[in-house]
Amino acid sequence: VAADAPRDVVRKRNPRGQGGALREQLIDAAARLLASAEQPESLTLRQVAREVGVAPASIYGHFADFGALFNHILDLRYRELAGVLRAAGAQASPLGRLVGICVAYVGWGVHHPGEYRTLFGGRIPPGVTIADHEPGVELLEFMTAALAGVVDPEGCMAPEEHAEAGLLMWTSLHGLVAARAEHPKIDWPPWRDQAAAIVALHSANDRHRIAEFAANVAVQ
Amino acid sequence: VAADAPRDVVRKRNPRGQGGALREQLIDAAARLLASAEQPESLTLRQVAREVGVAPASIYGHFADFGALFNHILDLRYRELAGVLRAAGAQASPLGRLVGICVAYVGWGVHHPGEYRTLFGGRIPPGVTIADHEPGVELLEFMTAALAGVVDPEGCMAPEEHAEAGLLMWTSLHGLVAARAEHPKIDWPPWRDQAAAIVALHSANDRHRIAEFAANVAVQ
DNA sequence: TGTACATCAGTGAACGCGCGTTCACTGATGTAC
DNA sequence: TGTACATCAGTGAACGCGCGTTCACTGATGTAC
Repeated sequence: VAADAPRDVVRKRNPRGQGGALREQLIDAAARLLASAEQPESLTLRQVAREVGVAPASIYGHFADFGALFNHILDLRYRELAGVLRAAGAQASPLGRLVGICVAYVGWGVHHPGEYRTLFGGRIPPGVTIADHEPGVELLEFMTAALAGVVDPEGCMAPEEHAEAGLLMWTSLHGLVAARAEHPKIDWPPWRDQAAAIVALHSANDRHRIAEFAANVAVQ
Repeated sequence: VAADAPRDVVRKRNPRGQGGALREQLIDAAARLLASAEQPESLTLRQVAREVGVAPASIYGHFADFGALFNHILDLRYRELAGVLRAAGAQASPLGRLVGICVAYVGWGVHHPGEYRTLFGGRIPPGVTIADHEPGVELLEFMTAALAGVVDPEGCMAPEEHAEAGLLMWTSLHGLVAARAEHPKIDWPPWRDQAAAIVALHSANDRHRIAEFAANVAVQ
């Protein structure tokens, strides 16, 4: 009881026609909590209610259950990441495109550890099932195509070769993000350099040439 | 109450001088539960008690608290992995040594997802703190040295370069194990091939040459 | 213009669950007299 | 040889916690007559 009620700021009930406002507040609060790195464990319904300053039961007026809210914000974050990668990949040269996508991916992961862990690290609240398409399948294809554009510009290789190479590169980038988040005590080199090094290895390009491209990629 | 007592097999109390037997049973049960992939969530004290067929309180006769039991089996698994890597690295050629260590690492991770996730994926029960040295620091050094033995046999490079290269290779191997465990829906190529490909890239060796070495590495 | 009423936005208390931990206890077994 | 007693191995019930979910409710506000 005491744990649920530390709403120092007493929330004002929304005016009549605007019950939907709480829905937005719930989404915002859940997104904020997911983003905050302070909590290594996964999001809970009661945390969200506390953050907004509302009774836990109030959530059911806007979402069928906690899983629905959770899946909703997961979907938002996934779309956000997809947009970031699309923007970063909008470049003329195939190599610029590849580096843009990969560096933006790692940068997003490093700057959004909570979201990344949830989207790609399997850190899901117990009892919740992911409704969505396995997120990242199309994202993986996006990356794979960009890699193929660099290592196989003529289109000589088999699609399976492209897929394997893309998958392998993605696991390495994923490992980079995951390891940095899970082992904060390690004295990590700059993430941009590490991402560039991975891309260089997987695209058989010179590391310093890639690093130049990588330096210009914007993140978030 | 009901959840704690489904001990269909009624355990017999140990005879007088052998109270220590329960300690071993607790360790075994905890190790078994950690290994079982059925439970994606982390180990609990009550699960262990249930598995052994004993009251939850009985654990306190043998361990100060749940964290002590948990750290104990973590330490066992870490030593086990260290032994596996040491054995796999006992080879004449530097390249054989490197491939042995890396392939054994990935193989152990793939075959022990629960243990791997706990040791390297930060999947720790809430409330438990890892007493140990950050596990894997010496393991990382071991891998780093093996990589340096291949890419820098003359010892021309700076130690920091070795460390960076080793760290990067480890993140990629880690990503391989983590991604395979976290995304079981993906149609993964054989883990041995993937591990070989990573090692080939990071050691600037031919992929198929590495694959030959990798084929001979025993796992577990 | 005043009043009854329906609706809306959200509440409060409880449910049952599993968790780690505590504390007083039980009952068998070896040992001392 | 028999009996009192200490010790040992483990128990049973309870504690307080946070969780997702339910259900009957409250109180303000707009609308209809």
